[in-house]
Amino acid sequence: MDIELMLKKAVLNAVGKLYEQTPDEKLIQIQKTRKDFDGDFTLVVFPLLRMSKKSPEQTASELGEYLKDNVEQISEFNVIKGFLNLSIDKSFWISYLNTVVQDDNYGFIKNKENPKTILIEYSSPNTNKPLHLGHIRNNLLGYSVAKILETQGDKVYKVNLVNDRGIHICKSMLAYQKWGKGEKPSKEKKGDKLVGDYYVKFDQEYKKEINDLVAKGQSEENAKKNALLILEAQEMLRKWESKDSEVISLWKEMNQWVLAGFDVTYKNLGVDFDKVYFESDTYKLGKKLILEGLEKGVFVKKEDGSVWVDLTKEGLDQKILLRSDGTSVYMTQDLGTAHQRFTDYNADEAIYVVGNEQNYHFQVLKIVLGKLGFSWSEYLYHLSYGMVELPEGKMKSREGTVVDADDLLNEMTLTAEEMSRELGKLEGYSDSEKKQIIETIGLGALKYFILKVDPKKTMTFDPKESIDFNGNTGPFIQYTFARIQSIIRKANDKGMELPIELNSKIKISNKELQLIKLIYSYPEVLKEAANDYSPAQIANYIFDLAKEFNQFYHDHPILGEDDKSISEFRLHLSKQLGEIIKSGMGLLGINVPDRM
RNA sequence: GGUCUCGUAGCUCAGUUGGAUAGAGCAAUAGCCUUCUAAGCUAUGGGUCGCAGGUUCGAAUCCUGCCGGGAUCACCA
Repeated sequence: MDIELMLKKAVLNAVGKLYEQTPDEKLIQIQKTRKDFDGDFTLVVFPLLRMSKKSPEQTASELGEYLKDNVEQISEFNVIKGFLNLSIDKSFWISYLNTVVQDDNYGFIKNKENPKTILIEYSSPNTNKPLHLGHIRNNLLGYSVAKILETQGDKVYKVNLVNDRGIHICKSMLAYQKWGKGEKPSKEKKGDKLVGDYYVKFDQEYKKEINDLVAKGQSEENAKKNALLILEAQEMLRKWESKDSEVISLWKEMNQWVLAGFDVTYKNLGVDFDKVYFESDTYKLGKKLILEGLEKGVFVKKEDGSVWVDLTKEGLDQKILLRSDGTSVYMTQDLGTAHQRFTDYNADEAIYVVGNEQNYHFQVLKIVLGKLGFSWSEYLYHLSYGMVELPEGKMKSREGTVVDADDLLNEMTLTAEEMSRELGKLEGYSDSEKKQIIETIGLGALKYFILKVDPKKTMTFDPKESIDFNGNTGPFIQYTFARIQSIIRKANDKGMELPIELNSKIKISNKELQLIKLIYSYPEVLKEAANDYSPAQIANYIFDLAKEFNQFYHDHPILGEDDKSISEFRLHLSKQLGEIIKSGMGLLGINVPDRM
């Protein structure tokens, strides 16, 4: 039973009885009472003054009296200005905890009647360089949002679209061909790093050549176009497109190297996909759609043969859809893949986890699909996240300020190890146990650090100041979980058993009440997080929960409590909080250790 | 320049469809380990919620203008 809904109805009733009017349901605002006031739920009476025609205080008091007399669960009330604070009987909360304890996947929606099919695309790497910090945010977000959406009972498919073709790919291939000397990926240098190095090499040599040409009197613009290297790269792309066997085999080999390298990073990050698409397979899609649109008169063809869409009515510019030589651009492909996906999966919704630098692109994509008459275009959602910046600004690969994903993951583990050693936490564990705990903590610190901030906001990351392990961090929450598990282990050792039914007559403290109320909000938090595609909301909630638990833990003995009913209650409460921490962290893709 | 977006404590961030005295963490200072893990707990200091108007019982939140940061506006992806 939903207590808030019940209260709402009761208030509706009360207003009817007292003032002989039926207010619009929207006027009845029930919210959780703020911490510093007494009560559990608060009715804001201001909107009801029009009906009562009395002062806020008087209206609140009258409603309070009525509700206390007529609603069984309401035990007390108090009035502060126009706020009516209602206290729910503590036995209600205890029995609420009882039902939660018996629910295996508390907060998750099970057996939804008409589950939606949702596609979520994330990661979308280029196969010419290794993954960096920006990709980490993307991957963590995509993975976490997929899990969060699943809690609402829908079917979610995670897909990755690998950008494995184009001029940038040819650049690293060309550099490898020229200067690679047959180098192969090794333990020291995995494939994505190797290919990335040649991409950088290309850029360096290309710049040299430009400088030479400029020195010989060419304008910079011309030099960029005329440099032999870029011409060769373009030639290579043409060969690739005409399936030249030599180019294709090099391309295949190098792509395999990179993809194998990515797999290692993905595995370490703990993300995965249900399906991987390759742009080399899909880049020709979409042309048909453009031609159909052209026939319908939705698009226009210019004299040189290029096809455009006019979006000036929508407040945007004109956008090219097909080049004058008839080849596809990025937009063409995306139109094609969107169409293919909705058809393949019969999807109800498609989410693209892509940086906010592509806001314009997705705006156009959506409009164009709408113009083509696809009703599903409105269920295409661009989950636009902010860039990760360094203290000195944006990461720039050219200036070598990119934070490499693998390096960062390694560093996190090292820091976790150092930290654990300093605190003397690792004594008595086997090497494999140690390793596992350290990795869990290091990775948890990084993931939590990134996911706790609102996805759409630009965030700052300072590589010099290592990520914290105290305060609002992953390890803090993991530690809280480990503490709880330790209590449970001790309780088991003592042979303590959890009763099936808690004694609802026991006295509980405010802190305990607060904790039950936090548990009560979990399903709501999940729903909100799913609606907003925001892991951050779960992260902040779990932090709150852990913080409150630690305060409770500090001044409430659990196993040492003499009163058996109270001890059992506290154990139950702790165990349930542990479950929620595990569940919530799981939704962020973060594991929690039983000890640390 | 057009469009979008952000601006909250020294730093990193929270702040529900407009609600009560704007909150955490880090950093600083002072305390708490013979009792369930001190990666913890307690206390203190720190704010013109970018600025100025407006809407109303009530604005960090909504509207307008301005200031400042970022993104984007390619026959690149």
